[in-house]
Amino acid sequence: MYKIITMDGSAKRAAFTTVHGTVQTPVFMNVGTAAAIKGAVSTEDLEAIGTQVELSNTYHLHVRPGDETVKRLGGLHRFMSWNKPILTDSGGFQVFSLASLRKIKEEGVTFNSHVDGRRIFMGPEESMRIQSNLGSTIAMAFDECIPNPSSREYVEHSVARTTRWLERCKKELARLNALPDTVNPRQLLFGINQGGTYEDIRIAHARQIRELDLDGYAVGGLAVGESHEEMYRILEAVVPELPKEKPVYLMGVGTPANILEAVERGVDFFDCVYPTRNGRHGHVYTNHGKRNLFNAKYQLDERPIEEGCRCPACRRYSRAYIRHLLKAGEMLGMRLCVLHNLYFYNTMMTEIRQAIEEHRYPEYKKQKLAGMEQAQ
RNA sequence: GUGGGUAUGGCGCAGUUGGUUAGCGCGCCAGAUUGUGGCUCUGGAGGUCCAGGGUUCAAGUCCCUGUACCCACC
Repeated sequence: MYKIITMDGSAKRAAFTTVHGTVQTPVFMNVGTAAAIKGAVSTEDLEAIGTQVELSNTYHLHVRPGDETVKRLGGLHRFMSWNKPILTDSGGFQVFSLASLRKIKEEGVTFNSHVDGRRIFMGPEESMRIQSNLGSTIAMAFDECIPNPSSREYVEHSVARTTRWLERCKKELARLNALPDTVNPRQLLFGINQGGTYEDIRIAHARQIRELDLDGYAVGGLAVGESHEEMYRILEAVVPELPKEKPVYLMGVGTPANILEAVERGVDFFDCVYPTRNGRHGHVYTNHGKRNLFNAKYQLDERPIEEGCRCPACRRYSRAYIRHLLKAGEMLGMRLCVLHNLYFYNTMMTEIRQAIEEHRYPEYKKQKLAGMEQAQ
């Protein structure tokens, strides 16, 4: 159940209640593709840094260890010892990211596994079956994520197919949820809006899929080649077309600035690999901009990544030490950077929620952005 | 002590029968990365080619002397 607590302009402060607990939005979901946050981050760590939703991937878990295995072990929550909400991405993004390894047809997509090369077929029904076996809180519809720019002709063709796939997803998940041995009989389904950078296609698609009365709606196919301005333009066109009484999820986005802008345009859910991937590469987010801890200037810097930060890394370790760990290839270096980044994102979302509640979101956003643009 | 070998950026090396601004890998210094293959990619800095002398229009490359290190033998 989704309940808007208050609004500040188009920015929404809401609560989304699921069988695995209530999510306070806007929220940033922490990406753990293979049921693990990369960088040796445990579920205990996630609890310590205020994670509300963990995100895993259908395709990756199907390939390894296999969704049937996860089901036999009681589902993803039990498997990874995480009792809060989990969202599973459908495998649709892999249609895009593993483009060189796949073939698309009406029935679905054939991949060559990135692990051992074997052929894997995934269509709407397969994706739903896998996600049902995983028992995630929220299942994502199986879609085709197309790169920007793509021709109008291809986008129209692809979006029409994504809509047909969505109808099949809804039907299949309803069937699976009703089965007696289903891991999570109340699994939710979010549909995904596509349409590339064509506003009219986006809007028409949004109007079509809202008729399906899903549990939430995502905007997909953004941050895949287009400029930030185009992304914001599309959000301004599409978000008003989605049901007000349902959460909106902007998939795969993004930088702190992207999130601040998207919240202002009515988005509730986010996810992005940036805090984890950048953390593994020694890039850390702060209120004064992004730092690259590999830089030589931190060699003798005894300050924490960010002064005043309460994350597990900043409470105890210096930039100089973390830089050394990174240079030495020690896993702890990555881990500390990832923990800091996820804490930074989660904390920013807390600030965002508070600012909306207090009806000072525009000022907060302006101040936050100005701080992050400061020269180092 | 005798014989043989090696000496080129921080490290490991390539440099054709002498021929433009001496290359490569790693490292170093920076930058990219948006529903994740701990990857990958893109730039940049850095060398009086062991020292001294000689041959030549031209020497990292050929000759002489010295030095350092390596191997074998005494």
